[in-house]
Amino acid sequence: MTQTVPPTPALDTAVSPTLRLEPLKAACSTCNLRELCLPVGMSNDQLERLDTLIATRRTVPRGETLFRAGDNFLSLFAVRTGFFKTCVSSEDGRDQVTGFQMSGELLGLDGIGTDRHTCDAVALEDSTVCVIHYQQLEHLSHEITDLQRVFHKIMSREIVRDHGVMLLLGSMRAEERLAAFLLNLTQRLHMRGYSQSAVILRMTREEIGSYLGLKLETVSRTFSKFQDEGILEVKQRQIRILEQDALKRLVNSATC
Amino acid sequence: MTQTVPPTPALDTAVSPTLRLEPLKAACSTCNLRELCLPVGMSNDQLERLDTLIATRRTVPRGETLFRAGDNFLSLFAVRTGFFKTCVSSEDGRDQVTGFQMSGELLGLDGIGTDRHTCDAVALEDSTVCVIHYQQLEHLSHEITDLQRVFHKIMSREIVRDHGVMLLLGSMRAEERLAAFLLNLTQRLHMRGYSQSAVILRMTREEIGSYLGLKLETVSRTFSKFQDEGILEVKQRQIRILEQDALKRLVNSATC
DNA sequence: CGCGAGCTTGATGCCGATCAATGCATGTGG
DNA sequence: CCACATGCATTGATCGGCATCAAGCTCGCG
Repeated sequence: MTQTVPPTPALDTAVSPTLRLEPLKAACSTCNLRELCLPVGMSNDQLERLDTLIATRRTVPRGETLFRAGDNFLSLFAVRTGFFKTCVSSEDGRDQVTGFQMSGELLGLDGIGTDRHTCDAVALEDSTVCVIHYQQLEHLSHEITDLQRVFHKIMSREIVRDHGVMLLLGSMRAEERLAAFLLNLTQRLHMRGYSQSAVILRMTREEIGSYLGLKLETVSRTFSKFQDEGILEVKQRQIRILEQDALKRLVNSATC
Repeated sequence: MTQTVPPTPALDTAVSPTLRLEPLKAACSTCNLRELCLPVGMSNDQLERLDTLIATRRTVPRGETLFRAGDNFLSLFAVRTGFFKTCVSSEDGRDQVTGFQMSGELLGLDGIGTDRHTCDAVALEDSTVCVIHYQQLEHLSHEITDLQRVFHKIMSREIVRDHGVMLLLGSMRAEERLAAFLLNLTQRLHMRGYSQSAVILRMTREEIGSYLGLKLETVSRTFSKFQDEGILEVKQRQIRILEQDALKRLVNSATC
């Protein structure tokens, strides 16, 4: 049915009894994403200094772009609520979804290299992000060793993730790609307290297809096939995973 | 015919014929790759401090691995001479070449996130690398702002590069992929002083195919097709580009 | 209620995979 | 020096998975 609400603070240790109604002021120290986001593993002291970094929040209505390829790069963005896609496009207009981002994940790392964004970030539902002024982040990570360490890890993991997508695009067949996609998505949602078996997709078949290097019809057919085989229950964008093991087998087994 | 020697001849390092016990002293400050590698844009002062970072050099004979997925991560490696491939593999044995690295390029960024390497790095010809102890790099980039900045840029560019590969794997056809590959390769070689039109491939058809998400036969056929069309001259691994514009047109034009 | 965006499903065709044979360069041992 | 093995590349024939083209279908929304 509808996506179950996350068991809110899976991680509220002590310090959070303050009032819930923060205006536009963002604060890592009271954020319940702090175990998923930039602040992982920081002390309270460090968290308070991190708070100075997160100047503002910004809301991005569904369908709007947070930034576009070519935009000046000034800030990173941490997804607070909502859901994004990032996509690159070639000169001739082909485009490729390079990722889907959910709460606690960082957007904009692509811009650091050239001081310009190289992809578009589009909200797939009404979303809010924390704005992280990049120069301040660099400055602060100069002072806080742990921040530097975490930030490097985040970038490195993004590279590793990209390699995984390359493997998927380069060597998997349609069913394997979709299975891998669903497992990845639900695993990440699960970390955020959502059900491991019920998902509401935030993206269209076409966007999934673009990410997986398939056409939307192939995505649709593969969903139907999984449903026929009793692996999934598919109702438009509502997906229920009935046989997680079957998906895992698909991903891990060679060309059967 | 044969690949022309770069104008600034490979460094004067007479490769020691002695055993590999004692480390060769490496030094960024006298390295002629310093405009391509980690030291870009550093002052002489900073370069000297960088020298303290590069503890050792290491030679990697053709076919040997520099590191493997699962290895403990301790160091990054800067390619000094030679040529590498990196590849990831899935549990069922499929593997995917994720990149080819030449002089001045960094290897090992994937290991930062989890303190373990996630891919194999294999020398495709006899190579030498500078060993960059990662903790020391983190420490030093704490002190040298410029080093931190450059390092972040390098990681970011790697992410952007990966996105480009995703676009290629997700939406291009065989000819476009090979054309993009050749243009990228020659462009990088050109930056290093080699000819823009004559390349000697360091990798097999199979490795190219793995990188591009194609089978080796398809790579071979596509080379032959380009040759028939007068775009390339192909003699095994010796490639001469006769019509660079034709390649560019292939990459930039939609499904003609 | 009807429109339209997004999804499903079918029919057909093509690109690249697969299977298989041959060619070519390099190396090794007799 | 040749005979042979080996690894890599080329080329042909055939096959299959996914793209493409083309209808319908569903559901949310003005």
